[in-house]
Amino acid sequence: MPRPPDPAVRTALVEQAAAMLVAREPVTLRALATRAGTSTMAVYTHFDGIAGLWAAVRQEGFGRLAARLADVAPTDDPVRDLAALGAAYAAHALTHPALYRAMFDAAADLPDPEAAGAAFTVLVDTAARARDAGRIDADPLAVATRQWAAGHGLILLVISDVLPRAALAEHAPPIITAIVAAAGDDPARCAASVRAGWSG
Amino acid sequence: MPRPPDPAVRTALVEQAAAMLVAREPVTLRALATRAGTSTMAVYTHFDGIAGLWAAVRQEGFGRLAARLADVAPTDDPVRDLAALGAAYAAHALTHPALYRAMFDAAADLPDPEAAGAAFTVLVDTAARARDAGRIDADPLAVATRQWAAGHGLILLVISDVLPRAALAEHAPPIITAIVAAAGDDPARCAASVRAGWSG
DNA sequence: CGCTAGGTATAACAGGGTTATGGGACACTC
DNA sequence: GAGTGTCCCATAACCCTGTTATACCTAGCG
Repeated sequence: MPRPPDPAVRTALVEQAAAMLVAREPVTLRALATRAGTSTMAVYTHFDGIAGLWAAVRQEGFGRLAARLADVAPTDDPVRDLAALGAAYAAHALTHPALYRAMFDAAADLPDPEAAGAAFTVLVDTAARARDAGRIDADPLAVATRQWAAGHGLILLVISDVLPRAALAEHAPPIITAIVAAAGDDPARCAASVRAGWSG
Repeated sequence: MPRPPDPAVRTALVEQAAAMLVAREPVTLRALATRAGTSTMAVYTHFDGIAGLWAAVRQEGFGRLAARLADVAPTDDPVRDLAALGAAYAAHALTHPALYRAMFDAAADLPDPEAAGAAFTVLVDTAARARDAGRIDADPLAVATRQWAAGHGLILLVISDVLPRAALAEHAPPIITAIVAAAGDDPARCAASVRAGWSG
């Protein structure tokens, strides 16, 4: 009997919020509602307030990230793939810095953590392939976590204008190489793989 | 001829703001003024608004960080010192997570960047000692930057409850070891030094 | 075809930062 | 040492934000 919620309104709100975030405009309830062609109340029926909207935006951000990482085609060199994933991850973050920041503002409580987990799983799986191929002998989960943490920190420092943009290309490959080599890979071979994967 | 601004009011405001941040209370202008025993206008005369107050708080945070790092007594093993600095840095961040977060919300524009630079300089100098001692042959600035970025990312993920607190002790030493070893140090010796430095 | 339940719009509310306004204390002048 | 001007600080209004109350009105069912 009731009128069903319009899914189009929900997606429009999330899209607009993400767009405003990218455009570096302040995401206020009224501005968002106006841009989405609706009223402020829609945010409450669909998301139960602006906190819920942020959660949906974070979810959207992790979904886009996972999609972007899934687009990285695996090769027969898993270490190269690891670096390629890092490059894709960094590209996503640098293209949408505000969205990336928002994603980690409260990344712990996502509506559907699986989506975020999917992005991370790609990393772990690639590290596992590296182990299966005999390139590394350390725990793939540990290697993936270290890659992620190090990349996250470097990206945030660049986004925050603490380090120049060039710092990413200068330091990311050496860091990836260091972690993978420490996990057991041959340093020279590892460096070559990372260089190839990072460049694309 | 005018009445000079009271420095005590200024410091009281910064201290109270930092305290409220640590106590995880929302830092509002009115609550802050009440706790500092003054009025909201004091924030404007001393800091030109709450944005300026945040800048002062960030400055305070970097000052405390620099002080804490300066307390780390150098030994004859620079790699060990590097790990000890990392441990002190992490301890500072985990003790005051909200303050650490605030520090990097806009770390690019500090009133006096030198204070923040001082904290970083300790890292660079220690890396330079490692090079002078023949432990590493890479650029000390690059090594320090990589340590910082990787540690920053790991700490933020822990603070954000994305990774468990135990992840810090699990991953920080291996990451430090990986970066320093990749810079030229002997892997086994490096691991031992880092272990010693991290434990204190 | 009417009834009803729930989404949407409008408007009032609470709390945040900022901006006027006035008083009062300090330092400088004579 | 009294006068005086300058700005620090307290009070109170303002605007904008998120939230909540209320009314409408649409969509589905008996």
